[in-house]
Amino acid sequence: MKPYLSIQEAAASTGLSPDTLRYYERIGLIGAVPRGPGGQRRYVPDDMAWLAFLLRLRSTGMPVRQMQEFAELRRQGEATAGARREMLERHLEGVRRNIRQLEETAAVLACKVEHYRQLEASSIQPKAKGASHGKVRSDAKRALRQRPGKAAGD
Amino acid sequence: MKPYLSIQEAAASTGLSPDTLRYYERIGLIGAVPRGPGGQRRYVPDDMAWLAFLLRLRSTGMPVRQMQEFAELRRQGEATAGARREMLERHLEGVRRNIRQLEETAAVLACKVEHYRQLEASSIQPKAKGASHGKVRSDAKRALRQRPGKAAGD
DNA sequence: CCTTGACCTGGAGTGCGCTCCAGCTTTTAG
DNA sequence: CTAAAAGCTGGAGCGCACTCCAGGTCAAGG
Repeated sequence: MKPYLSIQEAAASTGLSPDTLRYYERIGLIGAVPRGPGGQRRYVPDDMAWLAFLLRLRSTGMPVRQMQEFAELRRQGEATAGARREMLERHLEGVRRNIRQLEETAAVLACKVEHYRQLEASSIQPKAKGASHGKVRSDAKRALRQRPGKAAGD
Repeated sequence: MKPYLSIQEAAASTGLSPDTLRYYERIGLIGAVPRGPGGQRRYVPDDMAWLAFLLRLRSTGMPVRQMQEFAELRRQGEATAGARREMLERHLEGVRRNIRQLEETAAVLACKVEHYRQLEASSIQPKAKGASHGKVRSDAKRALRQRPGKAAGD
């Protein structure tokens, strides 16, 4: 039916606020959204697709500055397709590094959680006989603390 | 030899700036670093371990506010170990969601890169005979553009 | 002893990415 | 026709996570 969306509809469909949509336009992330006779924005499917793409860049951590560059290249037409691809590839590389780093760190944190679990198990049942030997390590560590009242690495 | 680090050494070893170390102390992320006779901070291994942990929280996107809560719990001693573990688990869950989302989005972006590649291939060699048929799609899409000078989704 | 450089504190300033506001025009429901 | 809702513009304000600065103290080398 209606071949365009009002700013509020566009906001609802992207999850951005109308203010943010106007802001993105002001700073050149989206160039010149077509207007109705009274001057209101009319977001056409092209605009929505571009916004969706921008949101993907944003959600993978691209700073606004770079999105502006990308948008500027896009505005310059097909001739810049190569530059845009390269930019995207560099970004993607960074995203993948980021993912790997997150995975590594998450693994370490998971380990910490495990450590907490053991600590809790041994403090909830402090009089376990045979098993306590294996868990003394964390208590030994605790005994090494330098300043009273401060637990080591937990 | 020296059982502690000066603020600059601590900065070098964590990658933070001395200012940021002091800032973290002010806002309670690290509590009361021991001082030398003249009042200078002396970062002991415990502090360094805690800082390393904080940096892991930070690099996985935990806001300072939450790190403060965590630090506060830690200050309250072993009794809060359970709460800390839960907090960590919730955080970890978020991190994992985040990773999955990044992977998905990265895949879409990779797809876009591929699309660019094809676009470039067909525009660098526009007179390819047999192969051109398969690539007309992107040109057809291009022909649909509404506002002159604006490429569809590229 | 004196200089130089590291450190201290409290507070102001910065960059990013929005978000809100005032004051006005346009659209829409009744 | 009117009143309320939605939109517009330019500009100010905000929360976050630092970062910088002024003005003073401390420490180590010559």
